[in-house]
Parts: sequence; structure tokens; C-alpha cells
Amino acid sequence: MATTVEYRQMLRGAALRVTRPRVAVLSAVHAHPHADTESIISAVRGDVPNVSHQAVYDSLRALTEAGLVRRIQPAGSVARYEARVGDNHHHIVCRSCGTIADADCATGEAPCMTASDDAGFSIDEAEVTYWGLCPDCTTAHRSSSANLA
Amino acid sequence: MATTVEYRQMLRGAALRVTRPRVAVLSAVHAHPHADTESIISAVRGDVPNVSHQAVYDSLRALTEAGLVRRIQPAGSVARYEARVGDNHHHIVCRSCGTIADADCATGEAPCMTASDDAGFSIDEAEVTYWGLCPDCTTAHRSSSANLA
DNA sequence: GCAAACACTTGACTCGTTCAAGAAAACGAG
DNA sequence: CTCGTTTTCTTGAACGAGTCAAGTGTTTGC
Repeated sequence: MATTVEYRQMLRGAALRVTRPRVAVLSAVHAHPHADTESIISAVRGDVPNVSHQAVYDSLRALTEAGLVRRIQPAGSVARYEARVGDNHHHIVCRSCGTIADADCATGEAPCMTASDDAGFSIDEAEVTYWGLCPDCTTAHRSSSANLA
Repeated sequence: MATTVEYRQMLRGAALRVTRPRVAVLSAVHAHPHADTESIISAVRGDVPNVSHQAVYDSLRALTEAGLVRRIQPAGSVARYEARVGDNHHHIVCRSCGTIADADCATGEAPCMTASDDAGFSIDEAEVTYWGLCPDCTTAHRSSSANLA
């Protein structure tokens, strides 16, 4: 967890103006990985009570474009943000409760990064999403199945 | 491209009632891979002029749950549907125009299907999305860059 | 054919996100 | 430090994909 000063430096380093909302948004994304916009707005309002939701949307866009945060959006989910950028990591999404966890790619350094047939596209990223059940939902599902036995 | 009779059989086989909207939706998804709901509604109305959008939404859901079609939704896109199901194929999405192409996984049979650290999840699917520029947009981008030289 | 179950129509509505216009804040130049 | 320009924030409205709900119509097993 970085300090306010460090967040300000990150913004400057990305050629972004330093504003209270932006610092608070950057901080919130670091503190709450995979949070959706609504949660981030709540968190930001802890620091800056009356920020408009629009300011948060704008900040998130600016931070995403600058590469300071990453936007993820599994199918059927609203947009979520995380501060872990610049590495090759992927996500595991729970089909039941929507919880997201990080996962490094099994085969290491950009393995499934190349499609066998790229259809003429110039590919710059391979995004992997694992779908399944989180530990809690696995347990819950098991006990409800057990009732049938 | 299958016949109407075959689509009806597919529905029966999936324990779904055979209705005109469903046959038309199934046919439309086969005819227009990666089409969004709006396009499918238009296509379906070629066969059944006054279908409600709700009937198409309902049909798509039923077909998806029955495994006759697959729903895909790259980040920032609306839902899209395809009839190619039951194989391990992935998608290449153009960042510029949104076009989607199919791609088989490079390493063959479910290779990057296992995360190195599954965080305790029971994973049942690994979805890969390749991002880049389609041939057309690559060309367009190149010529606009050329103007700067 | 009949009845029960299921699907479709119609129309309203939700909710995440974006648009637009004006007020406020950040920051480089002087 | 102050100014002026540029960018960002506030406010409030709007959009669009998708869902909900009540009632009518169709399909299908018997």
C-alpha cells in the first residue's frame, strides 16, 4: 500500500494532473483490487466526501489510458479495476458469486499468447479468463448436492 | 448451413419446444457468427416479421443454456452469439472496429486450461481472448501513420 | 382433441455508463 | 506570486442493452 506522495508521483510520471479525486481513485484501486466502479466511488468518498460519480468515471478512464490501472470486465459483469499492471497475469472468476482472483499463466512467459491461426490480425494481447467456482461456493454447492444423496 | 428440419431436430434433441422464433434464432446464429442481439433480431424478422425483441432474448437464453449456441462478450462489447460449440476455440477481437474472428488454441488440446495457481477455485473453463487489429484496421492504421513520416 | 405447461407480446423499467454545459482547479509562463 | 490557459470537476440529463411482469397464445403429452 503506497503513500499519498507516491500516488501523486505516479500521476506526475504519467503526465497527468494531480487532483484530489485522482489520488483518491488511484489509492482506492490499490486498496480494493477487482472493485467495481460503485465500490470505488464509495471508497473515494471516504477521502473526498462529495466527489461526483462522473469525476470517478473520468479518473478511472484517465488512469486506465495512462496504464496506471487496468480495466477488466468478465462477461456479464460490470467494469472492474485493478492496480496490478504490466505483468502477464490473468483472472479466475466465480460463476456463482462473481468473485475474482488473480492467476499467473500456467505455462509461464506468454505461452498461449500466440494463436495458431491469427486470421491476419496483429495481436498485441492475449487475455485469459478462467471460469469456475470459488472455494466458498464450491463448499456451498457440495452441501446442497449432499442433500440429494 | 443446416436446414429448417435439422434446426427443429436440434431443438427437440435439447428437450426444447419447437417454435418459429426459436428455429429462426438458431438459424440466424448459424448464418451470422458473432452477431449481436440487435443483428439477430433483424435476421429473425426476415423469417418471422413481427417477433418481439423479448422472444429473441428468451430464445437466445434458452439456446445458450441448452448448449446449442454460445454467448460471448468481449470487454466493452454487447453480447454476441455463435453456433460453433463444443470445441476448444477462442476469439480474436479487433480493438478498432470490434470484428471478431475464431482462433484455435495454439498449443492444441486445452493447454493453458490449467492455471498455475487456482486460488482454490474449481475451474471448468478457460476462455482466451486475443486483442489486436484486424487486417483492414491494420492497413488503415499504417497509412495514417505514414502521413506523419 | 384437451389440458397443462411453456413461450410470446406488450410495455414499462432498471442500471451502468456516457454526454453536455458551465464552474472550478491545476500549472507553466512571466 | 499572479495570470491565463487548459484541463478537470459538478450537475443533471440522456442513452441503450437487457430484464421484469402481466396477460395472451402455442406446443405437446396424453
